[in-house]
Amino acid sequence: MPTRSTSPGKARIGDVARAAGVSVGTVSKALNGTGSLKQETRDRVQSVADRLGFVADPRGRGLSQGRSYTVGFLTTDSFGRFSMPILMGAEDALAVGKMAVILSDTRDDYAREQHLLRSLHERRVDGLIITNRPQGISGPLTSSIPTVYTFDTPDSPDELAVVSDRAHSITLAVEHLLALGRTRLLHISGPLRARTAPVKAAAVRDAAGDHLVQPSMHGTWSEAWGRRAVDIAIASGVDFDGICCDSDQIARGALERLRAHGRSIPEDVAITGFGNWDAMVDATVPGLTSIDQDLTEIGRLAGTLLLDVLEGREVADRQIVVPSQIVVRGSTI
Amino acid sequence: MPTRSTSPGKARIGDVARAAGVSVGTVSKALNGTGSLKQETRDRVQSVADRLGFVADPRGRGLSQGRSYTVGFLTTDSFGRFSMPILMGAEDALAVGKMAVILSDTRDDYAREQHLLRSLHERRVDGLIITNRPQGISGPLTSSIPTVYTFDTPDSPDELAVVSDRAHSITLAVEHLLALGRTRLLHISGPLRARTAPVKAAAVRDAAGDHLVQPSMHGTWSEAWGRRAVDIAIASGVDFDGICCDSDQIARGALERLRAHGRSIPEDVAITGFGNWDAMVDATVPGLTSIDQDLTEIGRLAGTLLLDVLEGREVADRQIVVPSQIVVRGSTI
DNA sequence: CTGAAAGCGCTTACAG
DNA sequence: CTGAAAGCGCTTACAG
Repeated sequence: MPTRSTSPGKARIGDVARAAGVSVGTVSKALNGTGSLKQETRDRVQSVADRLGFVADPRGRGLSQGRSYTVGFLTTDSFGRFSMPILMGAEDALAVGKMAVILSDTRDDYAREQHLLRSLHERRVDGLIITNRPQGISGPLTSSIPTVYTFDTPDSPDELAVVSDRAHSITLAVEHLLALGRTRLLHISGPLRARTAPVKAAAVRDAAGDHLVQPSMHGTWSEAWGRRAVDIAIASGVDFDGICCDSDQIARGALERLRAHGRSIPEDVAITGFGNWDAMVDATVPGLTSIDQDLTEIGRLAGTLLLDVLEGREVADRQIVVPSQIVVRGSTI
Repeated sequence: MPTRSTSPGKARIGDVARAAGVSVGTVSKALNGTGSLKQETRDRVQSVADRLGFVADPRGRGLSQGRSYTVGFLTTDSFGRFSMPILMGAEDALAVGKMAVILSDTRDDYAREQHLLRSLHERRVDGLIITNRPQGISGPLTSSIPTVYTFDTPDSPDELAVVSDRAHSITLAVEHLLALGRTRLLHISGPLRARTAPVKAAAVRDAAGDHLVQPSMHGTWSEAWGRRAVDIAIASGVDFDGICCDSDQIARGALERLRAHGRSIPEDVAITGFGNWDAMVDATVPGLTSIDQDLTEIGRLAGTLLLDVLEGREVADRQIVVPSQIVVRGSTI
């Protein structure tokens, strides 16, 4: 006959108290490791709680402690390619603090964002993780709640943040191409108005020096732009043996167009992407070398940082930079 | 000078009561539309609550009503391509019931799934939405919580579910090709052991009849398989003028390989994908005709269905089928 | 070292 | 029509 522990969530603290022959206050202290109790009492209560499958209801717990044991996760990226891995990492980290994550997608709509923030506030979330929103979110809604920004560096250095260093990341790609002996590089970037574009362009200039044969080319984040950029470069007659792209989609478009033009990859041209998106990097022939920003780790650290702040622990760095890795595939030998 | 309403979440029900000159019980009744109160009282309390930006704390509310105002969303699809749209739809629907969604990703790991279910149970979620898990989830953990399955039809007809009709969906593609006058069709499918593969294969046979020139070809869900399937078909010397694929990735691989073989799309061969994944359908040249399963609508209906059950409303159908749409692009003229 | 009691923010029978 | 009180499941000063 199975014990009651197969039906968790049914036992109340009173049930444990009765079964252990102590008061509810004692159960609370025993399970939370607070107050002063005989070790024997703690152990006994613990074992009874385990047997009954008791876990404190976060509603009651939260009400008396002024917490909700939930955190809001706000993203603008409805497609989820960037936020999902960050979310997964954050969940992992927050679970150890018994915190649940409430996902809110703004869909890049300001009114919707305000509405969602209000909802999270009404929910009494203990903290907030915000991704893809470097301008920060002002107003009384966020200022009262511990907030960690991720992925993009927030404008203010006072904000808590876990970010990726775009400049350094793209530099990895350039240095890899140079180390391969490529000396005539092209840089195909995203929209000039994108936050990261100028940063990456400057980093490429710095790292490539004279080996960058022409200024960064700006377009959209699409494969179509990658194709067109290659057409433009070839039509202009410029000579190149390496291309560094700002996204995997751009790189894929460029790679395939180069092959259509009869250039072989990587012999004639070595090419790198950015993001290490499996649907792209594994689909091209040859596979695409790309920069992995380790989004899951970014999420994990963001969760840990938030937890530290919520538990009142000392925080060494308010802004953490997570290094990227270059993942080498056939497109660069 | 702004009113206090700019700082929501700070007012307690007692504040409203004091400001309106009534008891907290009366505030509760007024705001919830319960009990019997003079309309004038309701209005006055409401306006005071609005002014103070008061919204009932779900912790207190839930504690006294035996609810948590949260639902768990369980998925196996860590990548998020299928679950994200469903999640978005579910959130939209659940928000009207003031329910928050807690996302849990099993990463296709059974032990992890059990752990997450336990956590959700401890959280006292009011309901569960499960996606990509047709076998259902047994055990005392789910049986006690209202659960809606989505996307895949659950094995048991008693379960609440909002699903897509795969057979009918793929039939849309076949009929489209036939209507175009294509008479020699190929069907490139996913792994034979995938749940949906045999279902789709049978549906294609039924819809294409003699126009299916050879049995369905089974492989993986990748572009690589789409390319290889085309190589195999061409090498075998079979004559075809239309291809129906079970995923957009397969279709993309097939389309590009056909062009490499000198076949023009759609003149020589018309081709359809499945899923309407923007990163694929818009990236090919020409664009890829595909089947859209309307995942967001599936999520929305799942949220509504769960809300109905939780609120004790009458539910007409325990299993709802959401029809797919075919989205025509250049690959089929 | 342990327990009784107050309190967290609500809702809901029950009186009046 | 309205209010006082009990109760939801916890935690935490405070007594003893």
